[in-house]
Amino acid sequence: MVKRNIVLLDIDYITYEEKPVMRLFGKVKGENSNDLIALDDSFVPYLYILPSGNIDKSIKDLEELKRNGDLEFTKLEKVIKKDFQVPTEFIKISFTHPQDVPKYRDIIWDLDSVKQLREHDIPFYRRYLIDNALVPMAELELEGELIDSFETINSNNDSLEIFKLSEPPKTANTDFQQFRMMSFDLEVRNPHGMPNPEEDEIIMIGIDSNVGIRKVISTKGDEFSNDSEMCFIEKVDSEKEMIESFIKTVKENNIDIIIGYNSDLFDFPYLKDRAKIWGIDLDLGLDGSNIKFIRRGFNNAATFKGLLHVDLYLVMRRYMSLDRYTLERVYFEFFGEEKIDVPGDRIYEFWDNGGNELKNLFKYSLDDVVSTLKIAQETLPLNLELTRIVGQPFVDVTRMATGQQAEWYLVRKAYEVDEVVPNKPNMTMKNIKERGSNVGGYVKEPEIGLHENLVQFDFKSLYPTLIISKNISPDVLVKENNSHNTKFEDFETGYDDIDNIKEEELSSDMDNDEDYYISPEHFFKFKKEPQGFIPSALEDILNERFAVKNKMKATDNPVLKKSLSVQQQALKRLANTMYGVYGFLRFRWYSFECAQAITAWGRQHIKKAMEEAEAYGFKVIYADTDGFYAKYLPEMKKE
DNA sequence: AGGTTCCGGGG
DNA sequence: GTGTACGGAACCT
Repeated sequence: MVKRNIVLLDIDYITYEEKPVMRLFGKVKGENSNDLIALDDSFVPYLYILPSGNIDKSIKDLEELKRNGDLEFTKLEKVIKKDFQVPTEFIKISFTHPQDVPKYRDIIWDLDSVKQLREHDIPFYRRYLIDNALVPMAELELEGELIDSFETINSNNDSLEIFKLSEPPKTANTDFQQFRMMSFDLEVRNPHGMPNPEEDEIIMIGIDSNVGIRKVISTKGDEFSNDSEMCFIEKVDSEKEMIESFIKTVKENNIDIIIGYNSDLFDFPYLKDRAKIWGIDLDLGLDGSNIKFIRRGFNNAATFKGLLHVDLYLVMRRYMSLDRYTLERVYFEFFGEEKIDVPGDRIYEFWDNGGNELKNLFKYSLDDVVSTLKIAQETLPLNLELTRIVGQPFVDVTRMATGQQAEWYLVRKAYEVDEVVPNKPNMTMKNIKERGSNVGGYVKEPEIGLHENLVQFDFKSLYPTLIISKNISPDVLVKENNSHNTKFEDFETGYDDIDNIKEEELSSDMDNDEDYYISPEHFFKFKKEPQGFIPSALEDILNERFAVKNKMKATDNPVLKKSLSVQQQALKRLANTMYGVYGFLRFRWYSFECAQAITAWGRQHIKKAMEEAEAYGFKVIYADTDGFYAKYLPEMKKE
C-alpha cells in the first residue's frame, strides 16, 4: 500500500477493456514535484428515473427491455431522493459505460411508465468529482499502488508516476497552492493579410514564466548578440528547431499552466499546423498525448491532458466589462500603461528590414508574453478560487460563463443535500415569445448638470439579500393551478399588472402574509418554510464569505491575507451570479417567476429608500437597480 | 418593428 | 464525450 498527496490538476476517463477508468492528473506534493496519473476503475455511470405511476411497473418494463436486448444496464435500485425538497422514489439505473447513457436515454424515456430521466446529462468526470467530494487545484490523498505502465499512457517522462487507486481519493485540504505558469505568444511573417499556416512561417516564439524562463526563440537575432538589452533572444537555425525548443521548454520546466491570448483560436491551431509541416508532435500531455481541440460552443478549446491551457482572452471577457478586449486594452486597464505596439500587417516589414525595426519587433514579442503573464497573475488567482468553490476542472471554469459556474456549484450542493437536480428547461422560441421579457432594475435617468453635495446610497448585494430574505426559490414557489387559468393567461395578467400598477400598491406591505412572502406587482407566493434550495445555497456562500473575511482580519501574513481576499471576491462573484440562474434560459433552476419577483422586490426597495431619503431633504439625481445618488436640499425636507 | 447574420480575439 | 453553447451590434425585410 502506497500513499500519495497530490494537487489535482485535471481529470478525464479512458476506456479500458470496455470499461471506464478515471484518470486523475496531478503533481505530487513534496520536494520532488513528480507528475502523477492516478487510475480509478471503480466508478460506475448512473442516472435517475422518475416513474410516471407504479415504480414496480417501470422496473418490470426496464427488465423487459433488457430481455429483448434493447437495453443494457448493470443494476436497478429503488432510491429515495428529494425532488424540490419532496422525498420521491426514483429508480437509480447503473450502466457499464458512460456512453450507454446517451445510447439508451431515449428508449427509457419513451416508456409509458417513465415520466422523466434525471441527471442524464452530467459528464462522467464531473459526476466523479461531485460524488467523491473532490476539488480540482486542491490537495488530495491517494491510497493504492504504483504500477509500471498502463494502456494509453505513453510518456517518456521519467518523473511520471502511475498510480492505481485501491480506494476513492479524499480531499486533504483546499488551501492555496503554487503553480508553475508560462505564457507564450507567436509572431508570424504574414505579408498577405491574416496569417495562413500553409505559407506563413512562425518567426518568433515568446515565452515568459514564473519559473525563471523569459525568452524569445527566433531564427534571427545574431546581430544583437553583443547587445546586453537583447540577451533574451534564443537564436535557433530553423522554424523546426524553434518549435522543438518551445516544446522542450514546456516539458523541462514542468509547467502546470500554459497561458496565451486568444490561443484557442490562433496560437495553438497555428502552432499545430506548422508543427505538422515539420513532422513534430505537440505531445505536451502528461500521458504523452498530443494537443486536442475540443468543441466548446462557438470556441474550439486547445487542450492537453494534465497541462492546463488557459486562454486569457476568454477569462478577461468575464473578468471585466470593457468595450474591447485586445491585449493592449486589457493591459492598459490593469496597469495604466500603453504596451509597445507593432501593427499586425507591418510585422513582416520589421522582420525583413532588420536593424532597429527588428530590435523593436523582438521587444514587442517579449512585451506581449510579459504582459500576458502579468495579467494572468492578476486574474488567475480568482479563477483558482472559483475552481475550488465550483469544484469543476480549472480549464472548464476558465471557459465557463458565470451562470454555468453557479449552476455547477449548485449541482454539487444538490448532491450534498440529496436533491436530484432539475433538467435543463427545453425552451422553444414560442415559449420565449409567450413569456415576454423580464423588467430589470429601476433606473432613474441622471439629471443633467454638475451636482454638488452628493450622497451615495446602495444596498449591499441587493439581489442575493432578497433571494434569502424573501426565500425566492422555485421549490417553495406556490403555483396556483386554476383550471381556467392557463400558463399563457398568467403571463398576460402579469403584464397588465405592471402597466397599471399604482404607487400606493407598490409601497403597500403586501408581503406580510403569515405563511408566504408575496412579491409586489405579480403577487407570486413563496413559502416562508422550509428554506428554498437556492436561498440556502446562497446563504452558505455568504456565510463562507463572512468567515473568510474574518480570517482575513485575523491574519498578519500578507500572502495569506491576499489569498483570502481573492477567495472572498470569488464568493462574492458567485453570490451575485445566483440571480442569473433564474433569468437565463437553459439553466436548470430557470424560473421566470423567481427572476420577476427578485427584480420587482428590488424596484420596490430602491423606490422606498428613495422616498425616505427625499423625506429627509435629499433630491435623487440618479438611480440604478441597487443604489442612488442624491443631493441635499434642506428646503425640500418634509416637516 | 421584428427577424437574421455577423463578430469577437489573433498576425 | 452522460457533448453541439454567447450576446450585442449591425444589417436586412
